[in-house]
Amino acid sequence: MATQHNTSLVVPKSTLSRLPLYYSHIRKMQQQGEKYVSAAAVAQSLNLNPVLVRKDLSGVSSVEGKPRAGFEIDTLLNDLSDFLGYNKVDEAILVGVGSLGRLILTNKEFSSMGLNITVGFDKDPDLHGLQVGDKFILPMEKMESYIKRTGVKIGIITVPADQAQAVCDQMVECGILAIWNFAFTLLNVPQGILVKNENLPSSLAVLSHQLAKKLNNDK
Amino acid sequence: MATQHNTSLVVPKSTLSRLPLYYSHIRKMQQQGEKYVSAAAVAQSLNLNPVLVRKDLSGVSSVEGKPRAGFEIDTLLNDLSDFLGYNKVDEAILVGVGSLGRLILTNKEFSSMGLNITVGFDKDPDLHGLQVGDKFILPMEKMESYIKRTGVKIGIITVPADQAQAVCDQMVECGILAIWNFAFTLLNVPQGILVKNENLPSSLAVLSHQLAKKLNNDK
DNA sequence: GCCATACCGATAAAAATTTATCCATTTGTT
DNA sequence: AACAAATGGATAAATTTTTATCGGTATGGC
Repeated sequence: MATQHNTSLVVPKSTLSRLPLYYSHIRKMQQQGEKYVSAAAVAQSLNLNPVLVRKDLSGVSSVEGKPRAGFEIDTLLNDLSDFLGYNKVDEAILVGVGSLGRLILTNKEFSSMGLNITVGFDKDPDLHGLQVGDKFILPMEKMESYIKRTGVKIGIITVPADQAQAVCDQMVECGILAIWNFAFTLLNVPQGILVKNENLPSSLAVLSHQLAKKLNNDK
Repeated sequence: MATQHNTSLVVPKSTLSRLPLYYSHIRKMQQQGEKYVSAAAVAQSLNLNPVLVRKDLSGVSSVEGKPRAGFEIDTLLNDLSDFLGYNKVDEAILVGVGSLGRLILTNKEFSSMGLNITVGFDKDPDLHGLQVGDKFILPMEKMESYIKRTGVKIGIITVPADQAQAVCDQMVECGILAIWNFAFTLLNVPQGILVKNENLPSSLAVLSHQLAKKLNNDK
């Protein structure tokens, strides 16, 4: 039997998070006129372990790389797009049109990554009916009917931490399956609901603690 | 020999990234008048494995938790603050005063986490001399002298991806030791320089791929 | 004062992730 | 045509992170 490729192999989350970087790097090479790319070359450019990149790529590529040449860029980019879902469009709603919410709502790059944020919700009546970029802002009361009518599956939470759980509950209630949480709090969700937390304090903690340790060691 | 506590044990990065969540949760309990908290209780509230929380906490607490009661909240919060560096203030500079940069520059919460962003740099002359919040915006040319004069060690990069590496090189050149990178690109840095990447496309990839898989399995 | 309980600490086991090695294959060169 | 070099694939080892288990101890009820 031929080796299986691209057939629902289990790809670890850590791999998944590296794929967008590979994609954008290889995309750049394509634009520079390159035709082939090797895992080793990607690894070197991105400062990663070659074996790691090789393994990651072999998990998503539909064809084997050719020894001595590497992967055909066009094919590989296509496979990456497929795998990352850049080719199809997921719709999403966003709740909490503060400064962060506004930033996300107006960011055009998400659409090239297969995410189309269709509408924002906020409890502030002053915002209702306004447009941010080209997205309308609706009152919270409309969320339920909106989700149920459109069948949207992804919700983005950009409200303050103390309101996040309530928003989350409401989303789940209405049928949202995946939540991208920018509030600094862990959400309680029923089994089967996906949550991805975006967590600046955590990142900062890691960085500043490592720095402190480093300064301590060096002295 | 007595068991060592809080003595430069190796705390994994994953633990480090959970500590701020523990901190904010336990802080809330303190404000509600609680005196003691158990690892098990934290675990339940945050939906984490009890053993994991117990291990994390025992790594940072200066005292042993008491059976049946748990940890004294005041002491534990203090230890967490110490460990996370919330008690001392790190200064930082930010480069790239676009919408994201502005958001970070004006966010007041960082100061309670021990990060004081003192100034922003941008290449746009229209911004020079302006204030965002209470932070001045200076031209890029001033960066070198600023870093060298103040000895600031942390740099935040919020420029577009194609300019990030150049900014990074410049920072490192001037003596920055830790970089918080919000640009969607991996940075090449010399050995010993710390980099923490904040990477929305990666997060999105993880979330949307998991969702796709889920929808696929359910049907 | 005694006992059951809840909780911690430590050690061990398991799972996930990264890194190392070996081998086969294709390509470019001579 | 033969050979050297570069590359991916597969398997195995090492590392990191999470989860499970066991024994001990302080606490509160009786």
